[in-house]
Amino acid sequence: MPELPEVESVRLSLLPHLPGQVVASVEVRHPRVLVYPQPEAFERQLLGERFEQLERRGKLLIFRLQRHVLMVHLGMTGQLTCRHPNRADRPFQRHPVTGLQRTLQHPVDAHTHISLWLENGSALHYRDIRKFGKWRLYRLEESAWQEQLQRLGEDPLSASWDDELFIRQVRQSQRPIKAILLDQKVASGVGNIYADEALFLAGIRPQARGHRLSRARLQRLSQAIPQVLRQGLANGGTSFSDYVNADGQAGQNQEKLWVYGRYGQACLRCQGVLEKAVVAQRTSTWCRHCQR
DNA sequence: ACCTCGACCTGGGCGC
DNA sequence: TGCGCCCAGGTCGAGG
Repeated sequence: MPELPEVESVRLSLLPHLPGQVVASVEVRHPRVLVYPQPEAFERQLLGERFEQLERRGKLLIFRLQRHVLMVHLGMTGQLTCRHPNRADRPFQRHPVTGLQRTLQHPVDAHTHISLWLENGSALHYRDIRKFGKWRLYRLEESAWQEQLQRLGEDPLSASWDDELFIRQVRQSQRPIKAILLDQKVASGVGNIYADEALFLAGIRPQARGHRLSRARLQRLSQAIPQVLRQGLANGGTSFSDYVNADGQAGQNQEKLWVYGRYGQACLRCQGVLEKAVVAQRTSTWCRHCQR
């Protein structure tokens, strides 16, 4: 599901609800895979903690608490939503045409693995159908959480996103450009959707090898990356089935995509048929005419 | 250093 | 209606 624009949309929609709130109780229903440390310690450490800042780096949400740092990765189908005590719960429902899951706020169901109940009566629910998400709680003084962040490359929406650094990293690799874009050490936050979109805008085919691309073309790509991410964010993220923000709302960006998910359809620029190729073990959609 | 594959999971859509 | 197969916004580790 969630790439940078979706994670950032979640962050922004959590901001009015979370900072200042204190954790009153913690329920971890689906242990192991999801949380670190083990549920007993996880619950004990979170109890009574107060949310302060909420940050993001790439696809990682970083909750700053008084004595801990909580890092959440939404995996493919993670949904982080706020529940208000005065609002009615409605189960998730699939839209018959779009397939989108929608609900303003939901009761705990079989896929709701973690709930944080807050002292003001609201709650933070984590729902994740495929359970690829990760919650990691660290004490502030642990170095492990900073090491996690150091393993991530530059965030394309940060002020320090640097064309020159990006171009250098790409040109010293022989991998296909699509694989380089998906590498979180190069551009943290880019995933399959926005990689395909950026490559289309820059006119580069996904199979092209990094070291063979000219500086001029990579300059275009380096600028296309923040461009597609900003557009995604402006549209509240891309929702195909599961993605919703903290208020349970789906995004609109799926209606604005040039290529992703449009295999077999007409290219919006040249009317040619969009092709599908597997690059770096991921499906890529691209236009043979517009991308060389 | 890079590739490919499989693993981790569940559910929707499709063809038969 | 049902079954089997393929696919999906991600990442990690093993083995070549």
